[in-house]
Amino acid sequence: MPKMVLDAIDRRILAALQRDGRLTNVQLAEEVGLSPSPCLRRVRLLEEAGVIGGYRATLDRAELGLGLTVFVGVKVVRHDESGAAAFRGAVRLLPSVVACHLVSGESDFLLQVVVPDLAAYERLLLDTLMRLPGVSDIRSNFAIQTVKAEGPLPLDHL
Amino acid sequence: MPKMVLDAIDRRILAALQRDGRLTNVQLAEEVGLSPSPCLRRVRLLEEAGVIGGYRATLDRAELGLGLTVFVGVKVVRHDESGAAAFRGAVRLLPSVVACHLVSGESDFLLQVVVPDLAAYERLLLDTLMRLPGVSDIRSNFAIQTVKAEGPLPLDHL
DNA sequence: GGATTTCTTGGCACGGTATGCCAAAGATCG
DNA sequence: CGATCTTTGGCATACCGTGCCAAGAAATCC
Repeated sequence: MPKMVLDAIDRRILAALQRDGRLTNVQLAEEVGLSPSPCLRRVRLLEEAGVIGGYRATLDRAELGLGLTVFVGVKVVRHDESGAAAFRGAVRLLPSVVACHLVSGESDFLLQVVVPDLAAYERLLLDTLMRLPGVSDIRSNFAIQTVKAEGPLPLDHL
Repeated sequence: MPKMVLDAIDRRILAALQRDGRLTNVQLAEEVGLSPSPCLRRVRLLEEAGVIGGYRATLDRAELGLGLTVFVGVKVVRHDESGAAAFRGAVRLLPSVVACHLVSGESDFLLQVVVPDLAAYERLLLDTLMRLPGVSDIRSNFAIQTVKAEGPLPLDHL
């Protein structure tokens, strides 16, 4: 994946599509100061280069009855790459786990889990998470309030 | 916000738009087994009810030169509301902080920070994060590998 | 059980949009 | 300064979004 060179117009395009992914190409073109044709071409290039990975509708968790977000720190038994691979594969298959990162620090993995309520989390924790391969310790941090979620990526450094 | 009643077709619509937010209404209609007219109406209703909060392009962090993701645990001096409100307001204005939750457990706030490199994080940490109002302790957990990011919300519980 | 009411669907028409193509303008480099 | 390469803008066509109305299905009520 060769890193693409982005100019000021590309940055404006990305910022606009990050704000509203369903912008019409005509609207987008006007917003970035281009005519529709070259604007659409730039968007296609950004998509093909992988800068734009895709487009997603962002859903409201509360409206969907997903009232509980939990950040779960997981420690695994160390020095076992096959075990860690198994853990990653298992986590990827869990729909309730919307994010998972290998991290430095106290925990080895940091998961973001979304469930309807505490009862659902209890089931997930006891029946699934604690039984994942190689897990030695689990720490649950419940989200009490969301200050900022899924904020746009910063582009000012370009 | 009265919770909207969602049937199987609505669920399919949400799943499809979560997968590809730029789906044409015609494509979407065919995918969920409806003709375009009622399909579009349902999408509009979901938008107005707030179930669909918006549409966003998902960008590739590595391609944008945002190579470093850090999960930052922040402790504040007290849970007194004025201090916490100041902290939240300040965090919301930081572009590098893409997510921030008030959480239970060791830390009070859990932040997700996205920066180009370690030098940028050092500057953010020393010049900004440590000077935020009421901060008493900061713990940085660096993302080493992303197993799953921004996964779709689970809808099977409906 | 049947009729009425209410909600949802599907088709149609029109205005707007996406998209490929070509010429013109601009930038780059020797 | 001139040639080459890149990017832009406009145009034409096919497709799509969107509002409207009638037909169908579902629920309700007597």
